[in-house]
Amino acid sequence: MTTYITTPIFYVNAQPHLGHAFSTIVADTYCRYRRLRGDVVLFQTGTDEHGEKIVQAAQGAAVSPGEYVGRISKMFRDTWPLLNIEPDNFIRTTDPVHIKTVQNILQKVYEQGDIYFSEYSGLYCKGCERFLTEKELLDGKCPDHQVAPDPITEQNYFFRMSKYQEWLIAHINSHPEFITPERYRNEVLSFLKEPLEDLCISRPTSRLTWGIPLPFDERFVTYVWFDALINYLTGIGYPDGENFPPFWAAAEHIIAKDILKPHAIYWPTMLRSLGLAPYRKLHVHGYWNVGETKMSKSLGNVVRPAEMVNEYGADTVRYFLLRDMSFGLDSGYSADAVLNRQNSDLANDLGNLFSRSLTMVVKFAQSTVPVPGAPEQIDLELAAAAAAMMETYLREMDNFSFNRALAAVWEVISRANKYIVENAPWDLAKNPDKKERLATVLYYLLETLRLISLTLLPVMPVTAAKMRQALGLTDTPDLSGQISWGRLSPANSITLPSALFPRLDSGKKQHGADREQPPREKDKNMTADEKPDDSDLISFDDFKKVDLRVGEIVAAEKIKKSDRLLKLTVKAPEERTIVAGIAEFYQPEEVVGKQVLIAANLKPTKLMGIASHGMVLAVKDQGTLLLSAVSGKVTPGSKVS
RNA sequence: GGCGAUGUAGCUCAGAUGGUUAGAGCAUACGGCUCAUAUCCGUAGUGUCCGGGGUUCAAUUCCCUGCAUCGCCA
Repeated sequence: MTTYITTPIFYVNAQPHLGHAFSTIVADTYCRYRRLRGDVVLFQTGTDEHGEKIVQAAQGAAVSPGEYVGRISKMFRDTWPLLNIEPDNFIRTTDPVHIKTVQNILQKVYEQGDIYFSEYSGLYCKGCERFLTEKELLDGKCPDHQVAPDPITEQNYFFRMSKYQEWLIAHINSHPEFITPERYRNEVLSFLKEPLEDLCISRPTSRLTWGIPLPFDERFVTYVWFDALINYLTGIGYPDGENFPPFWAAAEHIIAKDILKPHAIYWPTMLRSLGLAPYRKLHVHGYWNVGETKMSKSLGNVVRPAEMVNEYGADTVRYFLLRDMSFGLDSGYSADAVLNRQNSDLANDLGNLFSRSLTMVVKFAQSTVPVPGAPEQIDLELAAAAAAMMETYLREMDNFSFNRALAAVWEVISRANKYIVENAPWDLAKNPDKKERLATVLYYLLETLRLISLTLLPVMPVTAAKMRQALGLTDTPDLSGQISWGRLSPANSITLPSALFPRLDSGKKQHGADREQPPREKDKNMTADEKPDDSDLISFDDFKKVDLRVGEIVAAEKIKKSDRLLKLTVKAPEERTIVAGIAEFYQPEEVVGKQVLIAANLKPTKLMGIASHGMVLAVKDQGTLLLSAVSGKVTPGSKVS
């Protein structure tokens, strides 16, 4: 079988965040899973780089659109390896091959009469990049952007989307798995009950030049969505590539719910017009909410993937996101939730099971997979539980119900921990008569761990590989022949690795520690004057509040009208702007590339009208100033402690 | 305004075509074990299953209505 799995191409008006990471982790996990089941898989992600918002963002950063999209696109490309995400193809809508494909498609659709020229007048909101209806306005203003839209009359090209409405409804009805989960399918069907309007697919160059020129009218560029969706075809060699037919027939798209309409309505009708079959499946997931609200830049609660990896490691991040979200629904993200999964599921349950099992093989079986004797009822139960796990796991992975697939694995982990207590191998080891029984118990444990490691390979590739290595497994893993019981060869040599997962201190435990040492009554009643003279000492907890990191300066410029301030762009590990008072001592060009210490969690403040997110640490001595640094090159964003 | 979804233990959620003691994980308390990452195993709980009304021998589950939250559409 063949599978073609895609993430959305991400719009480069913002840096990668948790939502982008989730879509891409899902795609990578599914990709690895399908490969283990024997499929030929192509996994594509990339960046969407045209449109008005990009021009605005580039202006805000005082660089050309081309330079801007190059920088942000690279940040996406650089983020995925940190999470052990390995796409086969990273596409950019500014790639020449994509531009050519889009123009070919436009020409084709135009020639066959599905694109027409027409006049349109209405109220245009720049922020939304679209015309608004009167009813949408609040007090005459765009509800999203709080500005009054401009009345515009414009000529534009339109795609005859309405022509394919009936076909689309019929297709969705006859293909229950076309859009999943079902709630989104229903949402689309409900939307399609109303007559569809044709889709405006051009923007006049008088208003926007950062786009793909229409091949049949140079006065216009292509609307970003029409441009962007086509990436799914470009990446597999449409129209003539030999990979195109098999991969397109197997296409599955992963998206978040905010871009349902373009994918569920524009895109299938575009494909229909092109004479292509629609994609096979659209998998729609929900949002990660952070602290009761949606993630939003203005609220400052954006979670950065690279920071999560620094904090917890790639496997934990992947496991947490897949385990905690029910695919399709929204979920809440919090550091406590991650710590909870890390400590309970990963360290205590899985890590400890692994550790105790292998240790016993090392101690009681000379580090070798023992030859099992005749199984007893309790052994057969464990094997049956593992078989049931595998069945559920495969079914739920196919359904994109990753949380359920993982829950099934953890049931067996739990069962195996119980099996150890029930059989008490340490007692068996004391009795020479029980040698065969001990061998059987240890073998059943190792075999269960082998099956668990197979299921974890797509989700936590590093940990699963570590497990397999420790079990002495050297063959290429698969989720077909190897899922049956008893494939672990006796006499395999077992090596005990370091702990799979560390236990982390949770915020709660720190609070608990505080409670154990309530302030003494005396302290409470003391006035400031009576306090012992330790007022300039801070506790370790106070110190820990400061998020000190190494940041790498990637760009620097002078701030007009200021002799002292430089505006720095610092990577730590995400890019941020920091205004630093070092202009009297450093030229912008000499600080670029330098690594410096920064205080990363200062409240943002505005200096000369520029928001500064953090502070660069430096030393003043005898009229000179030197930037701080560590004694060697490190990964930007590394914590200082 | 229209359509739809959701509301279950402190937290996150599962569940029943209506039928005896409503579940899981985490958190909490107590007990056990010692192979193990102060881990593991066992026990103990607590719930007007959102409010109100109706159908029924019987509703948390079905129907109506109200409230709250969310989504889509206008």
